[in-house]
Amino acid sequence: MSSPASSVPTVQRNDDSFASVWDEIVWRGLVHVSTSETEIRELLSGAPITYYCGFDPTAPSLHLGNLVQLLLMRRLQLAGHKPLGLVGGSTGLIGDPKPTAERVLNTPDVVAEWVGYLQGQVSRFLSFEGDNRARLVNNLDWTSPLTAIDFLRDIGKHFRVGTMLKKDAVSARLNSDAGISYTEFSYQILQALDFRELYRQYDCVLQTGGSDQWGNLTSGIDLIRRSESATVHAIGTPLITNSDGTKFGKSEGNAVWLDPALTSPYAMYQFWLNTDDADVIDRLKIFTFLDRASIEQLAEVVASEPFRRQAQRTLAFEVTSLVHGVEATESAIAASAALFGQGDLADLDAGTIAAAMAELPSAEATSGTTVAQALVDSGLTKSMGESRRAIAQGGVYLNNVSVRDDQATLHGAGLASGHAVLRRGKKTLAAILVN
RNA sequence: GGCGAGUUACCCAAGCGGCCAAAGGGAUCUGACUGUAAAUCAGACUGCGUAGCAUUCGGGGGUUCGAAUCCCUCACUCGCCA
Repeated sequence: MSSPASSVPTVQRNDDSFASVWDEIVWRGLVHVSTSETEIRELLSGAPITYYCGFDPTAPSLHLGNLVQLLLMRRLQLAGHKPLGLVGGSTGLIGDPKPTAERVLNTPDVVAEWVGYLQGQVSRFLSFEGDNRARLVNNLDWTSPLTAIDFLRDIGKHFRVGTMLKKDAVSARLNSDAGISYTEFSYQILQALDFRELYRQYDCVLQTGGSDQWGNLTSGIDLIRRSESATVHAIGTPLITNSDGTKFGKSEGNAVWLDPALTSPYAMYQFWLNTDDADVIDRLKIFTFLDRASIEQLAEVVASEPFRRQAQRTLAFEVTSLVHGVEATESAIAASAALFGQGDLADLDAGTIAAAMAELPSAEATSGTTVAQALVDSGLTKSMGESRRAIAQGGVYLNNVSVRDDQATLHGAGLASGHAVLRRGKKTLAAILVN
């Protein structure tokens, strides 16, 4: 397999061929909805403004969906503006209404712990140097001292229930069997309060977020207009979708996390490498700092020589480097080359194999263990029945050799490093340490 | 608080006493074709070494030779009326 496009990730900077950062983010497909385009364009072209984006601690890590927001924040920062990274210590305790079902409430301890993790992740994508250094805030700081009476009198009075009911997130739930609790119904007020607080404390005049957050973004704008008589703005990014209709950001049905302990650099690299031709250019625009000329050039290569998958390789290298660093990415590439290479696995030296194996989910076994059992132990299948079915369908490989007998064992399967490579289908792999 | 409707596998959704481990669609997985792509075609999709057995149709209890299907009860959701 050929080497990646480059061994140094693209420098983080905006493309000066655009008249303004607004034009660039529009070209990159980052704007789905917004308040007045002309006003935002003017605002972003002028003196530095303060803007914010919030992340709720609903899991111990951010995922690829959040990365869209982080990179938008970074692009605005590169244009000289001042980012506020908000982690929702209070909103995470309440729960943003999902379209399908009520959220399970996590304990305050757990939420507080996750806040810490998310702050660490958010800070890795922003710069904390210079005049427009990033600042981290936690909405628990101003929400927690608020009493129920103050909340209802000072904040609640500004909200009309009719307006609140019309928000997509709320009306979708009202029309579903799940219904909606008062708790989640109140969420939009809390988020509005955040915007107003940041407006007061930091003169924050722009909020960014996913377009599914649009209702919450406008709640804040309305509150600030009513209580502060000021006009502020919001940008809603599009929901990233795959052209084949499946959900973006899922691998094997699981979210692709930014935390390497939850999604390995190798798994993330593979995720991007497997991007559809139809989607890869859009992904480059959103998830990399490649300039317009470079991306347009890659688009031509996708059209003329799709089998080279150069756009996918570039995308995978760039994003994985951005999230995990170049070193981890180089390891992921080396492991990918070893595992998906044309050569016989037995020809690889122990060091190469051991390094590649370290990237994969693993399990231990003895040479007498059946392949079917090893599949279950390594998580490649969920049950013996599923293992047997997979073998019967011809979808199981031991060291790249198809396994046809569901009684087969790992006997003699250990490679130079003592590992055996178990594969299900074309690209789901596991390392088995054969004792 | 009253009345009515509903709760089926990852999602949507049939079934309304035995022929139901539960139709159909989507998602997912595998094979073929490829480029570790898409589309298409084929197969799989509760567990247990097949047959057979075990555990499933919101929870619990009951009727029956036999229940996802009937009855009671609890929980939750939706709607209308207070």
